[in-house]
Amino acid sequence: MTTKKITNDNETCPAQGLLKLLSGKWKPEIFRLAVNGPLRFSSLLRDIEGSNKQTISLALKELEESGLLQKVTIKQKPLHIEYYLSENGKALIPVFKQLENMI
Amino acid sequence: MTTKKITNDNETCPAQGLLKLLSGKWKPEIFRLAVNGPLRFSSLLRDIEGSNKQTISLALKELEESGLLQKVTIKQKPLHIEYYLSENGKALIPVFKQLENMI
DNA sequence: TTTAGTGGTCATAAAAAACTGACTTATTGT
DNA sequence: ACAATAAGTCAGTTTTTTATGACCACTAAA
Repeated sequence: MTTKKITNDNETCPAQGLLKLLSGKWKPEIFRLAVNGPLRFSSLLRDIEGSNKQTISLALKELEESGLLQKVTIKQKPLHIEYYLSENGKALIPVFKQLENMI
Repeated sequence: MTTKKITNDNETCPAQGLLKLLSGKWKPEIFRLAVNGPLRFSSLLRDIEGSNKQTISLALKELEESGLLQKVTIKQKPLHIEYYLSENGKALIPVFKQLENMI
């Protein structure tokens, strides 16, 4: 009767991983904004009061790495980079909506 | 054309509040375990490897304060305290399940 | 009255996350 | 060649979370 111990590594809680992707000071906010259209670094920085370059930059990178956002570089006049919701990201929208409706 | 700024206080992202309730090292795990039945402090401490009194204690308190868990004191032999999912907590189960199925 | 079990708290230390300001790279326009 | 704009990075500091170990309260049995 060896009860399997719960650890941080074996990740017994399947929701934990996904929750982790959205944990971080501005990630839920960034995700929500991304639902309404592509995002740009400088706009986020402007619109989210109290945010800072470092944190927004890291959040965008992590959201991209986790596959929720997609980064698109547009070689234009002063160089544009846009972040779109990926397919995986879009799949999360209904869950997100459900969370919103819970309050 | 005064664009409303997004701040931490005005909480423009409705999902953020709820996500916050489940953010913290062992909260998703504790919630998941609570779905399967009442929890006890010492059992959690035993079963969750790498956890510690302080963190479990705080997590339970915060989950209770946020209304997801309900604390029940049973004045028995060596004193028992159980944590049950509250009605609000139960309402969260489907969202949680959806999160689990996304992986 | 000492001991054991359960359920914690408290002060402090260590680790992780977020903030700050200076600096960097890339591109186009002058 | 130089300035302007966008999108960052980097080193260092502050703040927030977690972890550790000592200690406390309650109950009941020996």
